[in-house]
Amino acid sequence: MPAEDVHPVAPQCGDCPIRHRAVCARCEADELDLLEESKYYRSFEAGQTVIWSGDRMDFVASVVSGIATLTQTLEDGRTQMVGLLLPSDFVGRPGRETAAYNVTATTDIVMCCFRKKPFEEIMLRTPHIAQRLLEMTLDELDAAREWMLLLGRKTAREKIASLLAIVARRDAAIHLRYPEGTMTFDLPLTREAMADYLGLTLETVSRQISALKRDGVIELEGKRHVTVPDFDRLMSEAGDDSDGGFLP
Amino acid sequence: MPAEDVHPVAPQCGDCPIRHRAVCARCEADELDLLEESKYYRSFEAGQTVIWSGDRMDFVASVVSGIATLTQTLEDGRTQMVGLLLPSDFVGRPGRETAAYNVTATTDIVMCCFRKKPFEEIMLRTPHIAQRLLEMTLDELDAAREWMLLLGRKTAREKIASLLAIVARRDAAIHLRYPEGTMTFDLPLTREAMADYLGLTLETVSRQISALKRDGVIELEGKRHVTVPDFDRLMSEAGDDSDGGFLP
DNA sequence: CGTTCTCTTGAAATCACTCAATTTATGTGG
DNA sequence: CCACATAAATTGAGTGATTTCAAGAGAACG
Repeated sequence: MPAEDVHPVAPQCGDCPIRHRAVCARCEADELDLLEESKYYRSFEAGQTVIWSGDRMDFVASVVSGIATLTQTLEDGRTQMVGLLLPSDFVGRPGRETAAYNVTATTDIVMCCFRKKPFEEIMLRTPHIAQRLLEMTLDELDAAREWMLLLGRKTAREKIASLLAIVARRDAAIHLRYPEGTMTFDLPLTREAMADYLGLTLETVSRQISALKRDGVIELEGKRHVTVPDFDRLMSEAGDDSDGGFLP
Repeated sequence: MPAEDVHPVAPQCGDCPIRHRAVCARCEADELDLLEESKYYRSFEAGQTVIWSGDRMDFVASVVSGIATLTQTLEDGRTQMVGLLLPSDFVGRPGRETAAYNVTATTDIVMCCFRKKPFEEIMLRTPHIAQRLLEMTLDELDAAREWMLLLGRKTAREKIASLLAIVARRDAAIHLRYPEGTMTFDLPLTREAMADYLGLTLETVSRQISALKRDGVIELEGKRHVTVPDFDRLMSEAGDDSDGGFLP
């Protein structure tokens, strides 16, 4: 099997699983037809690099399924995750030639791509796309700023608790539940990826997860399957207000 | 003199100093006329809070002159700056009821405000505004992600050097110079504000500035006036590539 | 069954923080 | 103009959280 597959079957936009949340969410049928013409699917295997920072990038894309990360690095190799791409999230910037971040598939991933030029032209003619993209970008900016508070001011324990709370909430949202009481979910990230997300070393991540387990804040089954007996307790460990914002 | 003045003289948009960089940058004359109708100026004194996180916010605004900060805080008072508002920057989010951050004037500041409802309606009809706002938001997102790398992975010394480099570059851009060789500028922030920006304590900021001075990376005249004898040296202290991005 | 990758745990070192005292700059009222 | 108060910044000593370096356990895979 090839590591990167350029032409998996691309379904009709009408049948697309991310149709109602992606950059095309507000498009009318005729607007979808325009997009349909210049779209193509690409898939990547877990661990593969989708694009390197600085490389020429002549497409933009929506994540259809799977998870990818955006990371930045310093010369000496220190790396910081700066974004997490989930299904329906958008990659790339209209009007920019080169990629600003490394994009890496952490699971097998399928992306719905549009060549940049045609996409930019379509965007000029269909305000619905630009409107939705603005909305998504503003949401990302809010998320980035929440993350900055975490990186700059939270302790290692609070960082871990915050990440667990984010994943728990997102999982609840997917299953249309309200985040409270006992919650169970799988961590979609390795310890190393968690460390890159949180600005910690992987050893510290491991230690703090052990500590939260020892203190009864979480229970573990294997390395990845987490049970949170009391979501409010987790939230207070995260240092946030219990009324904290939602990331649906 | 009142601390907050609701009706200073608002000049015609055509004479506006931030006309070519603000959210209205791409507007045609007739589009400006629309904005002109619902705009009003407000000014705040240095140190004043413009708006509290969570408060109802029924306007959006552009900074005309002065500097303000966006900050987030944890319950116990730890605070992290998440944005720095300079002239032409935009505050507020169309389609949102309440403020997501504390906005504080760090110098005397003048803002060009629009009531939210009318602004949203104008935005629907004039794609030029939405286009420009998207562009500005994408720029802010890039800046936030650069900042995340700093917060998560840089040492205290690198953080200080990075901040000095940012201010130096911005100052150079204002004076239409290329950032290189010897540069001189004023710090627009107190040590405490720098600490909130960098995710450090003010004592650490003070110590690292002293260290950079001792090592000849910078020279100080008073507390705020900085000379950088060798910009490349400063850049390498910041841990970035010397080709680092611009924040004009 | 060995190899590899992920994760955990321990011990020592380091970086930044906390607490505390002092200096410098700025402003105010007598 | 001086004395005093206040705010901003510096510096020192000690502590503590996180990293670094190192070793080993557990799971996955050919």
